[in-house]
Amino acid sequence: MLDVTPLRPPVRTSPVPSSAQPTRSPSPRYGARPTMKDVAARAGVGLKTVSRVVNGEPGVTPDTERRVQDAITALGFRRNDSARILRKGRTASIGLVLEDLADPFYAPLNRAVEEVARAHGALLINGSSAEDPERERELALAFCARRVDGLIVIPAGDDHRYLEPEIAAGIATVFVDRPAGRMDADAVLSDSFGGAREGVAHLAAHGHRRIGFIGDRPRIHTAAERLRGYRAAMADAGLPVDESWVSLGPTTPERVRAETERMLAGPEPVTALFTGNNRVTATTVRVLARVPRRVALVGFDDLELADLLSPAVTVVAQDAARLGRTAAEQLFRRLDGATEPPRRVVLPTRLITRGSGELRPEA
Amino acid sequence: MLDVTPLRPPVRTSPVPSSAQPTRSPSPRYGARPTMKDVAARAGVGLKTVSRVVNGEPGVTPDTERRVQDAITALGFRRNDSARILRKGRTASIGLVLEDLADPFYAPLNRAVEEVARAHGALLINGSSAEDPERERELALAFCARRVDGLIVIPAGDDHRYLEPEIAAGIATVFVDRPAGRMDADAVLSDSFGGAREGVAHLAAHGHRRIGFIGDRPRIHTAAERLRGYRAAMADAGLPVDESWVSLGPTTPERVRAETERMLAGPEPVTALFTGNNRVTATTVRVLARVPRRVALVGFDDLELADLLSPAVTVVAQDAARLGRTAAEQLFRRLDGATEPPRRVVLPTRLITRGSGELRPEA
DNA sequence: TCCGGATCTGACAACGTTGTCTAGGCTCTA
DNA sequence: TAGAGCCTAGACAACGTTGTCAGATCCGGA
Repeated sequence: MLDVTPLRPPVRTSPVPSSAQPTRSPSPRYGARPTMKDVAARAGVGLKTVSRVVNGEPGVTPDTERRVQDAITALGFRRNDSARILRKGRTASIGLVLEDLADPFYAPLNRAVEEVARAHGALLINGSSAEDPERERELALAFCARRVDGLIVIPAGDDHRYLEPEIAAGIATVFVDRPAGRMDADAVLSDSFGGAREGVAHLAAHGHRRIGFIGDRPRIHTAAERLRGYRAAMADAGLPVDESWVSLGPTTPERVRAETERMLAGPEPVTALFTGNNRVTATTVRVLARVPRRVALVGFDDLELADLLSPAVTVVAQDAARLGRTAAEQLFRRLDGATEPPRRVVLPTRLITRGSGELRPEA
Repeated sequence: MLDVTPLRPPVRTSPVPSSAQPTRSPSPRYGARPTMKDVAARAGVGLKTVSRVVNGEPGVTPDTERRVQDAITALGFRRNDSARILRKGRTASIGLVLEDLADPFYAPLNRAVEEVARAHGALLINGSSAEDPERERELALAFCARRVDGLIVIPAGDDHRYLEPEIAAGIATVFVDRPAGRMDADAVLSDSFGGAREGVAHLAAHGHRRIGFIGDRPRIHTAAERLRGYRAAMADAGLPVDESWVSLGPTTPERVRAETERMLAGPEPVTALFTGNNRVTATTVRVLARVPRRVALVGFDDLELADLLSPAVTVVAQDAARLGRTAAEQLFRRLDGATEPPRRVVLPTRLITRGSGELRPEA
């Protein structure tokens, strides 16, 4: 568990900046911060009056206010939000647990959540689960211990009942990208099923009959949904699915490379591939670039520069920023008091045709 | 300013999960969380004993401990870290101010900082300055008000003296990617000057004499350094610089597109371009893709899929993750008590030749 | 039987802020 | 001029935790 236990004593980076030291007469202990009490003493007013000035509350004469402001500046006072939070019970911060802060798909989602939080005056605490359920849980509960007002979670695990007490205690929670496991809660998702179905149908419409699917591990909801979309599209087109064309598993370059090569080998290779997310697509594109044969490709998730490859990569794009924004807005709606039953929002995907998906099977 | 003022009353997402309600006899107010006091009452022990159990402190008999644990589970108690933080004075959290959480360059840096923080048991609060000095300041000071133990800042502004009182008060601070303005502080940078110089020299070595430079706004330290590297390389190669080949400004696609096209027009167009960061490079690549003439290109920052374009893009790569890791490690070294004078670490860049930089000027 | 010394436990204050409540001074009106 | 009513200001408790310290209990040995 993450813990607040003091890791080490407070230390200031050494050469104390010149301007920071002087004119600190009433500051009691060196290195300690002045408090409202110190400000009050220096200004010759009561504690509460300082609080009023700091928070812009009414009922302070201009003269008094100025005396307090002067003391604040002289002492370099800055309100301690820890104390404020304890007293008020609200932290004006929300927590975001996602899979990987650095992933090009989640980073814009992160940013979108940040923007909404900012618009509501809240700070953002976030962390990467690295697709590890235990780590997701640790992070989410650490955020709860900090008493974030709300929580946005991109699930790594498939059982989120551990959050029920927290939600009951007042921490609003919204799930994004994947639904909560074994409980009912707000969720904002992309239409993985529909998107994959449309992408695969697109390949089928261009004459492909042997279409491969390479996706993430099946316990991940989006991966399962996309596979379902693949199967639906194949069925729609009246195409049989050979199970050797389907591969789910970790999205490491090694595995994806191997699977791609496997599907392209043999007497009856696939003529088209549908890749289940941005990481898989990137690796597959690399493999295909070295293959003499032209293999059609549609990928789930857009990629930067995808339009500049040759052939340019056709993708089923989801709007990561919109996912994040929608989830955050839903969260703040809850925080504002919305009490309707949990709802699931499904955002549409968009097929962007660029060339790789329009290749016809080679004769 | 960001503010903690309660935005709205606490509300739980509506249908209270079934399992969360029952067996809550001594819980005083509904919806309120149990505190150590409640646990103590239920277990029939003193407050401090609960604290000891929760924190794994010694001096509690196994029997007492079990009674407390039972009460904790029954009540669904979770320690309130806000109170703990107030009491202990340390938050076990660090703040990171960067330019844009979603930028493919900063996202890995963000993640690297997170990993180091995690290894030290600290949480990460972060925010995007959007290259706005005022917003950078707001964020940094909001983090300070939360009493983060340390701060990592990617400067947007060029005067960071506003942080001096905070640093003096004990908030360790490390700057990354760009140095602090008007003050002396730890900084971890990439070798922008050397990297740009090497990249431009590479172009010159392939016979280019008219080399353009498109970069970010000149007040941004890295942009200025890279321009300096460009001029140094040109001078090294004995090449004159026509000022129409140099363009600094916002890295919006519109401006970059216009500038690229301008430099390629006229009777004596540039035969090669050096682009100052990932955003500029991406736009320039798009423009060049539509130009019949082959123009050499070296970009600062690596791009995903850069190796798959034709020609593949030669870049001066910086290691964003290493920047973040180094900065975070330096921060925790300070938190551990290191008191040596502020130091500046400069990490090397790496020229990755892929093709676009090796094109020779067209006859 | 009594004492010294562990060992376990709890009362209490403190962290820095904000909400409540009351006191005092002022203005206005009858 | 006295009383009502408003405005400003401050004393005090409370938020939930942890550090300090002293009390209670138990043990073994004299």
